[in-house]
Parts: sequence; structure tokens; C-alpha cells
Amino acid sequence: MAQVQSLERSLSIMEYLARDPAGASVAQLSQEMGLAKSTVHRLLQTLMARGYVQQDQQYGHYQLGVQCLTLASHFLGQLDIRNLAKASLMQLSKDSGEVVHLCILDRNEAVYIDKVESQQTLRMYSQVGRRAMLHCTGVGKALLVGFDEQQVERLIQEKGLPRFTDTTITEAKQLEDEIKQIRQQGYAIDEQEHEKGIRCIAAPIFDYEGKVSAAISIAGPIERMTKERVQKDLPSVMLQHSQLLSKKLGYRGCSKSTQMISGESLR
Amino acid sequence: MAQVQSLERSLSIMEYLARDPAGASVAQLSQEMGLAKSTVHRLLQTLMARGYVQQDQQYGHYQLGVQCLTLASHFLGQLDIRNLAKASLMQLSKDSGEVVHLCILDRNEAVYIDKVESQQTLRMYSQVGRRAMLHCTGVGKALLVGFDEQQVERLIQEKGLPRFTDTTITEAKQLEDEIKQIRQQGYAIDEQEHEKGIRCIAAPIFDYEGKVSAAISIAGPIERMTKERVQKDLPSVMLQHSQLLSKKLGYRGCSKSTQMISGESLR
DNA sequence: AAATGATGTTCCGTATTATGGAACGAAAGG
DNA sequence: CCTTTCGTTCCATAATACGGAACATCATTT
Repeated sequence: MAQVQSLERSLSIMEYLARDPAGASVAQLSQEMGLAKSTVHRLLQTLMARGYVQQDQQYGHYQLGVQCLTLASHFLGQLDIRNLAKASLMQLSKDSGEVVHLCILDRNEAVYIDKVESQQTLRMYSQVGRRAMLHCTGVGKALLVGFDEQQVERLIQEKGLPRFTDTTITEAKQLEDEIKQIRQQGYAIDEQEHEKGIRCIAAPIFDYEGKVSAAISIAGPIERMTKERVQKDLPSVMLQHSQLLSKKLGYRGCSKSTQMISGESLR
Repeated sequence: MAQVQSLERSLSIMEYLARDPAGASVAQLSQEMGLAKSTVHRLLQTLMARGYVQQDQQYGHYQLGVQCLTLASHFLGQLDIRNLAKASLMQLSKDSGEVVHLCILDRNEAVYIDKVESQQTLRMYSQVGRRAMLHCTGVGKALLVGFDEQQVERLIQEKGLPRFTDTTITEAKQLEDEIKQIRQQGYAIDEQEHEKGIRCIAAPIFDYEGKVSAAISIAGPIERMTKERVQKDLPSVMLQHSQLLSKKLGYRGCSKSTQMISGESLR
């Protein structure tokens, strides 16, 4: 419960700078956060001395610095799941020709921690480090497999179920049912629920405790990702890899909150 | 000059955690940094409450958290050069079939800020956010084009010229000459100078002020990246893209510290 | 099973350290 | 040229971060 004020303020400053790509001025920050200019200035100086913040060369605005990236790179390096999954991601990308993503759960959001680009020129916009809501994305729904009813309820309370397209799930009941189905079949389909024109198939990965530790997905434009393909063709390869990865994490089958499906193990 | 102690300490903690992928304990941190356990604990609590640090679920070790990645993602988003260069990177990757990188300079090191993977199975290990030394890498030497003699001298004093392979440049004079040549021809070749078996070609990108603002490279195993190919075939495409990007940044030709070469502009 | 040691966590009095106001300089805008 | 806004520096104040000690938790040893 004990918190360090100056550190909290510094983090808030960085998060504020993250919001605005153009950066912010001392005055703007001090106003926005209700702090004295001198306080903001001092914190910025310290952050800048270490490279976590830098000053725009033309306008003098303060913005995030390179050290943020360095930390993130080490964070990614320490994620075992990322190394484990790399080969599968490459394989899936090669087989499907579409973008493949790896996500983990953080604070009721999906966070992209790896991706393999499609070779096609028409591509989805995405980026490692980006966050997405759970109810409207393939990876999100796959991650929801690990939630019990209470957790889903809390999620809805906290974030709501905002509509993005006409197929977005916006009812609690609907989401509950969807999760049950995904749990049964082992994969999730995002039917243009977040972005019109993008269809996606995703699957959860379980760890040795039976907890959902990540999710993988294949996504692409509906012209190539046809209903046919997503429902008939892709589920098997998707399950192949999600089960392989779960196995690598020590997953041995059922667990309290999860029933796994048929699917023989592979090679 | 005025620095905030608690913030500095917090950053040091995070940097220490970055060093060890397994994370660290309170005791270890407090010993290593000469702080009271309670102090370290308090800082960690604050960092953890915000998601910049997390506790290993099995062993309780503290390690970097997801928020680091989120910040980095925003940092990358604010880099204009990255968006500008994306198309060129894709094109270069497609044409060459090898890994393509985009780097910027930070504190006398090259920092990878983007890459496009090769489709070949045999691939170099690299990662966005990673750092590399300047004297022994293609991108590094390309970035050095923007250094004057004093800066090179300071670089050598600060970092030295450590040898990685038998072709690594380890003499100041040799480096100076190399830089001059690169400046003339507009591109740099890394002849297995950092990693045995990897050959690479790189080129600097200039901004509207004539300053070097980034570097791009194509790298791959010597079996595919033959001397022939790197010296005859790739320079032209490399220059094409580096000049295009420089143009996009408002570069209009020569400037005090730089002589540009022939090369007509393109479409 | 009891004891030892090492670690993580909480509490609290102290004074170090972060704070914000004011004053100064510099730059921008009218 | 004057006015305003912003960035930076200085300083007295007290709020806040600090570290020691006590407590809790766990693992290992005897």
C-alpha cells in the first residue's frame, strides 16, 4: 500500500507522454497533472538523463526516449513463451500467408508480444506492444477461455462491451455462450467483430497448471480469409500448433476450469 | 543537475532487472545497490502496482512487467522515420530475401527500431530494441558517417574497439579510413566483422539538416550473401532506398559534414 | 520436530529529500 | 516595444522517502 510519490508521478508523466506522439511541454504536463512546473521539470530532467525521455530537437517538446525500448526488448527476451512459440508462428505464417500474432493477458486486455508479417501487400495494422480489448478480438476471446463467470462479469463492469462493428458481441449472455463454445472447440473465430473486413482465427495456449498463458491467431482480409477457409481449413492447423505449444509448457490435459477437446498430439 | 533520488534508484532497479532474464529478489537487489531492503521493497511495490515490474509466479522473483512494452510501443509509434521507412524495408526484404533492419543512433550505440524477417529458415538472431556497437556492424558504420574525428575519438575512448572476429576493425586509423570510404560510396559493408558467417550491407539516411538520422541494412549468411552479390548487386538497390528515404526526410544533397554521391533520384 | 537461517513484508521515528512558490531569462506573439 | 508564455534556477519548508528493527514466512538442517 505504501507508494513512492515521486516515482508514481514520474510514471504518470511517461504514460502521459505515451498518449501523445508529439510529446508535451513542461507547462502542459504541470497543468494536466496539477503539479508545480519545477516539480515536473525536475522529474523530466532525471528521466532524460537516463534516456527514458528525450526532447524533440525542433520544438523542445518532451517525448519518450530510447531507453523505454531497451527495457521492453529485455522484457520480451525474458518471456519463455515467445521463444517457444517462434517456430509455430513462422510455420503458421508460411502455411497461411497471413499475419500471425502471439498475445498474453494483462489487466483485462490482450497484449501483442510477437507477430510474423504476411508477405501479402494488403496487411493489417498491428504492432508488438499494442493492446486490444478481449470481447472483440480473436486472441481476446481465446484468452477469455481462462476466465470464470465472475471474472467475465468484472471485465464487463470495468471495460464494458463497446461496439466496433455490427458483429461485435455486446451482450453479456452472448459473450458467456461464445466463451463456452470456444472452450469446447479449442479455438475462437473473430467474425469482423473489431474491424470490418478482417476475419481471424485464434487459439488459447495452456501452461502446466492448466491456466491460459497466451493465445495465437491468424488474421487477414475477408477476401482471402473466407468463411469456408476459417471454418474448415484453418482450425486443424491452429489446434495442432496450440496443442503443441501447450504441451511444451507442460500442459497435460484437463484441469478444473478447462475441458480440452479431442485432437491427437502430433509428431 | 538536480536529480530525484527515488526515481534514479527505481530506474536502476529496472535496469538491473533487465540484465537478468530470471529477475531478482529483494535481497539481491538491496545488496547489489546498497539500499535497505525496505527501500527496495517500497520502490518495487510502486513499480509493480503500475505494471512495470511483475513477480514471477513460481519463484516470486521480481522481473520487468508488461507496461515496459506498452511504453516502448508508443515510443516506436512516435518515430516518423519508422513509418516512412516501412515500405522500403518490405521492398528490400522481398527483393533480397534476407533480413532487413532499421536503426537509429543512441548514446554511441546503434539501436534496432524495426526489422523485416527473411523468409529463409536460416536466419540471424536480432530483435527490435537491441543495441549493437558501431565499429563492427553495417548499420553502426553507416551511422558513423555522421561523426566527425573528435566524435570518433570519443567513441573509441568510451567503448574501445573490441574484436569479435578476425575481420573486426580494431585500429582507430582503420576505422577513420573506413568511414571516409563509406561517406564517399554511400554504403557500408560488414564483412563478418561482428559475427562469423554473417555478411551485411548498410546505408545511412540523412534528414533535412544533412544529419544522419538512421541506417538501413540487409544481412544474411555468407552462403547467400556472397561477396559478388554484396559488392555488385546490392549497392544499387541499397542506395536507391537510402536516397529515397533521405529525400522523404527533406534532405537536399550536400551539407557541411557530408558529401553525397552520384545516384539519380528515382520515381 | 525443533531450530536455524534467509527472505519478504510491515511499522515507525527521523532528517534527508522532494516539493512548490517566486524570481529570473528567454523566446514567442501582438 | 511591450506583453505574455514558457523553461529553468533557487531556496526555505515540511512532507516524504528513508533505513533500522521487528515481524512473518518459508526452506533447510540437525
